[in-house]
Parts: sequence; C-alpha cells; structure tokens
Amino acid sequence: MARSDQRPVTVHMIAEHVGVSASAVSTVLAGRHEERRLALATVEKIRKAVRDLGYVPNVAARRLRAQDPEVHHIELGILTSFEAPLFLVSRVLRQVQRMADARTGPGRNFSVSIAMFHAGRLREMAGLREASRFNGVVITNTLPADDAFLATTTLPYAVVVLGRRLPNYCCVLDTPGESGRRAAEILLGRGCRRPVVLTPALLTESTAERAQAFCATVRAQTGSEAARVVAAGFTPTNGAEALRAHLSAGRICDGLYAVTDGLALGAYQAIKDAGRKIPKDIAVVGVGDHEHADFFDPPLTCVGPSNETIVEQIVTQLFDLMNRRRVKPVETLVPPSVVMRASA
Amino acid sequence: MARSDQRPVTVHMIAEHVGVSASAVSTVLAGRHEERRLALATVEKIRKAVRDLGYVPNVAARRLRAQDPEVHHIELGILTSFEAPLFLVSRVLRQVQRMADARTGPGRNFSVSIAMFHAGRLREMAGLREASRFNGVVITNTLPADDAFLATTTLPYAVVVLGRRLPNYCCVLDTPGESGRRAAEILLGRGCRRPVVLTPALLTESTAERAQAFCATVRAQTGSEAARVVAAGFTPTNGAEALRAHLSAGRICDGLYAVTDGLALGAYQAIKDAGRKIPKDIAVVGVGDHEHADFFDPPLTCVGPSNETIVEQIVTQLFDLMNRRRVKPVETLVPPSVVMRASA
DNA sequence: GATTGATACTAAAACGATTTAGCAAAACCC
DNA sequence: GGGTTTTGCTAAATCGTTTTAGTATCAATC
Repeated sequence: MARSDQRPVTVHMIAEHVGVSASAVSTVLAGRHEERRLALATVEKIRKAVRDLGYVPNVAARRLRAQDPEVHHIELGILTSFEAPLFLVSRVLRQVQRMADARTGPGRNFSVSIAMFHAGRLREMAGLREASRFNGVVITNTLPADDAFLATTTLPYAVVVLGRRLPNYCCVLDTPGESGRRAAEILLGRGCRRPVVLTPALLTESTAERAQAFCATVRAQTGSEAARVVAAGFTPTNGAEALRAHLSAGRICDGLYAVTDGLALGAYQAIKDAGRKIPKDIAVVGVGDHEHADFFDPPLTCVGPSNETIVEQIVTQLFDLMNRRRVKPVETLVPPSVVMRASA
Repeated sequence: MARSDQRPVTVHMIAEHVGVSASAVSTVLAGRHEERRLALATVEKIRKAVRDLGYVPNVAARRLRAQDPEVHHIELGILTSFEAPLFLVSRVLRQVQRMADARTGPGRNFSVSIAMFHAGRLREMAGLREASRFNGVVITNTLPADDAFLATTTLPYAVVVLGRRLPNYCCVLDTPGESGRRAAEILLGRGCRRPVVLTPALLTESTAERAQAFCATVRAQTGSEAARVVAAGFTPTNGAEALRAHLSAGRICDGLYAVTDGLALGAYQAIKDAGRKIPKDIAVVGVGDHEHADFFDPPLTCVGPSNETIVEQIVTQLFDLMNRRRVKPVETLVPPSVVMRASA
C-alpha cells in the first residue's frame, strides 16, 4: 500500500525491494516463472511487491525491447477536440487506415488512433511538442486559440491541418467563401427574400468564413443584410433554442443556412414547433457534417466539404511529409460539394 | 531513392552511410546542428541520406529516452470496430479521460486514444497480443468472431469488455434480457397487438439478446409471435429498406422495436413514406445509442444502456485491474434506463 | 568422490534514440 | 612558436524492459 509517489516504479526497484534480480521480476511479470522454474515463495514475494509498490509497466520500454527488428511501427494520430462531431473524424480515420494499409508492405505496420483535446486547449495535450508519440498527425476541429498556438509552434513531426489555414503547416481545407456563397445562391435561387444564418457563438475559422461569405453574397444580391442568429453552442439543443427565440420574436425568415448540421437539426425542431413547413415556409441548407443528413425529415440539402477529396489530400500530404518528399508547407483548397435534397 | 526495404532504417545506419557518428545524425534530425556547430556540408550530406534511405523515427525509442523520469506515462485505449457508431465511443472516451484526469496526480499522466479494428477481425489488430502498446483497454462493439477470439486468448494487460460476457475478462453490460422485455412492455402497454422487431443480419451479442427477450415477452403476453424484420446492416438505409419491404408486403404492424437507433432512423422514413403516423399508427422504441434521439421527429423513446453508470463501472474496473486491486474477472450488470419520448 | 542433473537464480546484452562530456585539429593572437 | 579559442566532430552513458547464456548450489548416481 505504501505507494511511493516519487518516481515511477521500475522493475529494478521491485527487484531491489524484494532482494532478487530484475530478470526474476520480469519473468514473473510475463507469467513465465514456471517454465523458468522460479521458486513459488519468490514468485509470491515478487507479486506482493509489484502490488504494494504500484508498478505500472513502461510501454515505451517494452515496445522498444519487444520490437520485431523486421517490422517498423509507424504511429499516426488524428487529433480532434472532444466537442466536435466524431462522424467526420471516423471517416478520416477509416480512410487514413485504408491508405496506410495500402502502403503497408512487409516491414511496415501502421497504427492509427484518435486522440482528443479540449477545444481551445490543444497546447496542453500531453506529448504534443515532443516527437515521441506520433510519426505523423492530422489536426482538426481546432478553435482560434489552438490555431494561434499552432501558428507559433512548429511541431517536430509530420502534421497536416484540416480545415484551417496556417502558414507553417500543410493545410487542407474547403475553398474559402465558396460554401457560404453557394448556400446563399441556393436559398436566393428558390426565391427566399429574408434568409437567416445560424451560427454558434464560438466560431471556428471555417464556420466564421461560411457565415461571412453567406452574408456578403446576400448583401450583394439583395442589397439587404441577412439576419444572424447566434446559438450558445454546437448542439441541436443550442440551435433549437436560438431559432425558437428568433421566430417567436416575430422576425421574418424564409430561408436558413446552418453552419453545422447539428444546428440544422435543432432548427428543424424549432421550425416545426412554430408550425412552419420545410422547405415551403422556410428552406434550410446545412453543410453535410452529419452522418444522417439524408434521414432528416425532410432530408437536408448540404453545401460543404467534399470529404473523399479532402481526406485523400490529407493522407497524401501526410505521407509525403513523413517521407520527406515534401518539406515546404502547402495549402490545398478543395471546392465544396453540393447535395440537393428536399430541404431547399 | 534506393529504399532499403530490408529492415527499418536507424540513425546508426544513416551514420554509417554518411561516414559520421550517430550523434551527428541525431543532432541534425533534432535541428540542433547550428547550436552544435556541425559543418553545413555534413548537415547536407546527412539530410540527403535521411531522405534517400527513407528514415522513419522509432517513437518507442524516442519516448523511452526522452522520458521525464518524474512522469509516468500511462496509455489507455478504447478499441472499437470501424463499423460501430462512434458517438457512444466518444462518450466513453470523454468519461475515461475525465476519470483518468482525476487520478492524475503529480507524476501520472494518462493518454487515452481510440483504436479501431474491422468488425470480426479484432485478432488481426497490430500489437494487440503484446503488452507493449497499452497499459489498459476497453474493448467494445465486437462481433461473435471477435468474442470467440477473446475467449481463447487472455491479453497480457488490463482489459474491460463492454457489452459482452466473456468469462476470462471483466465485463460490463446491460442486464441481459431487460432491454428487450421493457421495450415489449412499453409497446404492449400502449395497446400494440402486432409488434415487430427490426434487427441487422449480423447480430452482436447484445442485439441478439434484445431481440430474443423482446420476442419472448411478446409471446408470453399475447400468445403470438412478434415478426422479425432483418436489415442488411446497421445503417438507416438498411433499416429503411427492410421495413419498407415489410410494410409494402401488406404485413400488419402497429409497433416497432429497433435494436439500434440507426435502424430506427431508417424505419422512421419507411413509416412516413408509407403514410403511417408515429406513434398513432406505429409506435417506435429504440435503444438510445444515437446522439440525437431527442431530435428525431417525433423524439425517439428509448430503452437502453444507462451510459453514465456503465462508463463509471468500466473505468473503475480498468483502474482496479491496472493497480492489481482486482485479479479475478467479474461481470457487472447494469439495468437499462428508460427515456419516454413521443414515439411510444 | 567425481559426474550428472535438477533447481533457482543472476549478469549482461540488446532494442534505437539523445545528450553530455570531451577530444583533436585548425585558426587566431601576441 | 607557445597559448588560447573556435570549429567540428565522437564515445559512452542512459532510458526500462526482456532474454540469452551462464553460474552456483544441492541431490542423486555410478
């Protein structure tokens, strides 16, 4: 029980504590004491010490030692915020895994994992600054605070940033302004005169840009300003509350652009509760970041990132960086794709 | 360009290739050649060799060496299949992270990540059998093939299995049969006479059990069999297709139990397309594994795992295993929670 | 009483990278 | 031309674990 909270307990410390060699301890830990004929009494003493001292294996050391010399382990990570929808992330992961598998010859072995940080606090993520956790990462769903941090730090391994522009990294993102513009055109094209844009209070770079381009296009084509409805957060509940308040205040609204599909889903509820029909009374356009946009009722028309293209770009660049075939950062812009469904 | 595809390239190999010491190579790799005054010509030669030989750093070695001796890195993983909905996984991860953070004293540092496997092919996951990747894992969303593999292998680190019973592991799961029974009671209680259960073709242990208990309860209370509608997979599209076929074949149906919410979402579409009303014509019960069940139209009544309780159990057991406070596997059953919404 | 065979352990090398301390040669200074 | 400084590099230790080869002790055998 006397947990020594000073330094991590090592095999050596246990060995010393018991009065045997490190080899003996390791043997017991691996459960090979029978085949190596350790005395039962010794085994028990070691087991007790392992428990009492609170031993936790050092996986880095184990890995280094255990490594098959023919196989190269390559660690890829997808870094995303807790707050973001994981659906897109899992698509990225799937694709990264697929493309990595395709490059997995004999002697190459990729493992891909997702690691999460609290939005705005990427800098606090353990081991981020050291090159000792990942061979390469994709970073996404950052907030401005995270972007600012990244802009001032160049991480010492392969990094591709998804959905942001940062001069010191390879970035892959939606062509700026296109999404917002196309969304506006769709709504105006249906004859909407009083379009509204629904955004969260904390804007990421992409959401800010979408809203801005949308408003600019509306202004250019109609001469009047689009109303901005601000939700407290990213969730459907936030979206529903914000739009309910807007509608019940009697404001005119015949078209809605939601900068994330989560907000659109909440908006649907508010619109239906207000007795309005989609798209007859209010047409809705989303961005396609929700797995089930096609099963919204009515199905959600989306203007947003063309995910296959984006993910392909990301992975290509990640591997180029890791192979040092690319050294200078580049910015890749992918035009948004439009999926017309029943909501607009 | 001459990539030697024999063994992984090490710093030493580069050093030999160039005719310098490993230290020089390491210095260049870390970008510290200026402060350590390496000749520019040497730096360039090393850089070229690094590129040509296709060097990829060994993160395990870096980690071991770079480790702050005061800090103990603990690696936790959540292992889930690509095919499963990530929403629940991210909840688990969030909670694990929170509880881990709470135990993160000085000198303890947890990193939690998600790793994915192809459903049914868990056994092929790289590094799964070695204790050199994770200190502890939560395994979930397994198929029977995965369960069979796990039942015959005892992984050499802390493992908690979520949603399955396996005698050799700590398991946390819904009380068997309860979900299906409660779902049936809700539908029968509303006066449904011809309830239907919608399942995917490939059943996991939990989905199989839900369907089975549902049918048993219906049989016990009405004397007749509940119809089973089998969808090709887990997606809403699969669910919609399967139920559409069932309804258009003219079969009677006044209540539906979908064993995953994805299927329920598809079912909604099929029901509405057939001109039936939820819940008036057909009442629907789901399981609450979808993030936005509350924003379905109408909101989905759910009977399913009580996630907070489950996750709390998981994490407690995982830490007990890691601390060796528990050595024998236990099975923890958590009763399902019921959330009545408008769909039933 | 030397030989063999278990039994119960240990010493040392190895995994791949980084860093510290230090060495040799060249350049500079008076 | 002796001393000092700068330049450009290397040797060796280290991180924590596992494994291989080997050693010491004791009992049984011939």
